[in-house]
Amino acid sequence: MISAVYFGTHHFSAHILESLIKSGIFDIKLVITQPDRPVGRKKEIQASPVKAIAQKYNLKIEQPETLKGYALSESADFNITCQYGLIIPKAILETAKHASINVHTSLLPKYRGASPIQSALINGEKETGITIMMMDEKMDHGDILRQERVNIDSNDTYAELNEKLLAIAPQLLIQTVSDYVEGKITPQIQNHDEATFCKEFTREDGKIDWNKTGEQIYNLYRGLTPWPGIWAEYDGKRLKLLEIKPTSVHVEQGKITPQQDKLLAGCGQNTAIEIIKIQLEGKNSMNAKEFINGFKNIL
RNA sequence: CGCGGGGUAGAGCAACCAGGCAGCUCGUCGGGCCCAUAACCCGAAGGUUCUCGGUUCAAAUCCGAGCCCCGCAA
Repeated sequence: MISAVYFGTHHFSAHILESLIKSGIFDIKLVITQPDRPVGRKKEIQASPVKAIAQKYNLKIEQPETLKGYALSESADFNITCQYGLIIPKAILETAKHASINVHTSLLPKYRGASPIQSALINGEKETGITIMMMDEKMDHGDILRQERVNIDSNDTYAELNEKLLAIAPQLLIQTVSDYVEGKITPQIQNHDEATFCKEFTREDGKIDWNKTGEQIYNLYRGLTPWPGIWAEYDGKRLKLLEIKPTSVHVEQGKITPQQDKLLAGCGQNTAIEIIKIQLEGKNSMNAKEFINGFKNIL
């Protein structure tokens, strides 16, 4: 058995954790995840997905507000991290007997940071991948152990790309750790000159700039859907575009135009998108036809 | 008590502010037109206006309480 302390918070990470457990070759001695946070309109306290998995398998859990100056109650052969969301100090990285290893959802050194999947989509990348790497004190900066590529289909959204990465990541991680233990891997230094960075997105990042082309806006949609989503100002209210696709029809820029049963919106350089599902602030989501029926007077 | 929008026919909305026959775009059903149609024409059905109470000759509309949905914020 390989012992490990696991650091993680979000869904992708929870899936990785469960895969490690199910592999039967890891002894997860401790799970570190972010504190329970208030979520939703009612501010209900909610546990992270990783915590939910840890509880399911009765693992030991700790949820420090910060790891700065924090001392782990357990140490292990490996520290394994994935989408933890907080900085892990060098002092803690060094508690691992073998190594501290991170699972990152891009082909490092590209897309270091908090939103590699979203950013790859927004930038219209044709491929991305999983990187298994050594951790050091700088974010996503350590030596690379293994990488595996996946193609990005032109219509992939965050959900699909996330699934593709999830389909290969657990096995790659498990195999890499096993090979590392057996001394089969030579860590490769990243080419730091080629590093690019991406930050965490907020709802503000989803505001549509109609000067951008239909393709650019579609890419933004692909990266930011379902969260935080893309939206436009309309009639003084927030109008979420829940589902869109590119179209070759030309309509007036920045204006939402009904055409038959379809809703079109003009973008930069004489391009356009078709809006399939939409939601106005205060309203439930509706499809284009419903929106046209109800709001044609003010379109 | 964090801020804000909303609940009206199967769907999406209007009418509410300023009380007086509940309407529009669709959908459904029937008929017509057509080589044909999701197009066009004619007609019909379909409502406890979220719930409870109050004011009034009269409440979708005004007042009070409650339930539910949603946008922001966190």
